[in-house]
Amino acid sequence: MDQEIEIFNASTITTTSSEILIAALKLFAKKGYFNTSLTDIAKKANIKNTSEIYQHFTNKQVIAAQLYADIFANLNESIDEIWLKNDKPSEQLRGTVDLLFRLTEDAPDVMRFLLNVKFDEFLPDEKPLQETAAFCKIYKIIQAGVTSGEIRNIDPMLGYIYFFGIVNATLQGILAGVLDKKADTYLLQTWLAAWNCIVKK
Amino acid sequence: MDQEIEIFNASTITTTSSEILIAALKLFAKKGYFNTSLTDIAKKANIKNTSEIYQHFTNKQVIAAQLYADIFANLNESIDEIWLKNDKPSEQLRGTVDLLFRLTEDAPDVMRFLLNVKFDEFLPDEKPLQETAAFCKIYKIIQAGVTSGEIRNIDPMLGYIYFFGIVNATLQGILAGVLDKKADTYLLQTWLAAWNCIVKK
DNA sequence: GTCTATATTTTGATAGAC
DNA sequence: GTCTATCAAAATATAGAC
Repeated sequence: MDQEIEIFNASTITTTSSEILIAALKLFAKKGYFNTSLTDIAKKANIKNTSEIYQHFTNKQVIAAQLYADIFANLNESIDEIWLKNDKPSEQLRGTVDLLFRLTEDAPDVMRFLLNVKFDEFLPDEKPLQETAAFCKIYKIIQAGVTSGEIRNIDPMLGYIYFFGIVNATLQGILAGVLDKKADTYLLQTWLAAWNCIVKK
Repeated sequence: MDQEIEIFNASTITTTSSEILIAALKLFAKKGYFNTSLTDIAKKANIKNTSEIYQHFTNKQVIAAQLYADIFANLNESIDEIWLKNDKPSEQLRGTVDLLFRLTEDAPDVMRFLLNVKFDEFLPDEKPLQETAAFCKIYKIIQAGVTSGEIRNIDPMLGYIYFFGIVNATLQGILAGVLDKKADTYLLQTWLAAWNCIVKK
């Protein structure tokens, strides 16, 4: 609640708040929101009993909302940086794919939360994915690619779905262990497959 | 429990059991398993109170397990037919894509259940997707395609992920309303995009 | 075989002592 | 500010009357 925590990188300082968030993230990613009780979270955060959680968060839903906000804010910032450092849509998309593969290796629980958790089932008031700042930026990158001629003449939404359909499915395969090598192993070929789907030839 | 119901096509006879299953399917597809109470199911199935549900199913989980079994059995049969009617992997995959698009239009709740519901969160004892008969057949089709040279030399699992990454993401877009035209509108281009990902050129 | 009533359990949440 | 005790609510599940 207080300050935004650094979920992507392990933060050096750990407050009780951030320990609760990180415990919740791990449990939500592994078992899902509804299979995770406050008792589970307290235990994982090395807190004696659930009462203490209420000193930091008004209820369980707020914990999830905070995670959702933090993760999407971080994602949005990262995409901003990628956008600034690269000019062409192809480079920006490549940078985004690199980011997602890196996160899959370094912060698998964040990626599980992003890819596997159905937010709308317990955060009915949050915006859907297509209205998040992070998504809108990606969408605009694809639009720009179509305009500039780098990407073929396709409905940008369909382009987004094809491109991230491949990327996300691959990451989910890695996270689930169905693809059993390191994420990095699949990066180049998956980028090529996804980009090839939308590139103008 | 008693007899397998016809979920894909609206069945002519409707027993109380099948009405409960269909009500549960709709609710699970719309709100998720944990947001659906037996009270909700009873109401939707036009049953006065929850007690009567226990005349037909031992508990809520068993309702979900029955749906899971019925849907995958049906899917498996359909894929069998496609497999018998077509020789080449390309034709068999095309038939499968046709099937999934048809289901998305004719039985959207079945497809929502298949694509959006995370079974392992409430059916921990069910086999994971990769061990279902339906999946194994698709996997073998892709393997055969690689062997015959129709499909490029790719890990069949990765081929599966690329191909159905595109197909499933598109179907999810249609089901969520993000793609707002009829499923059929997207069929050809999505098939081409997915097939193009794995075809040998 | 359908409905009333109730038991049971879990878990989210609060109050208050120390 | 940490722990004990407890409440409240919701939902699953059962028993038994009619």
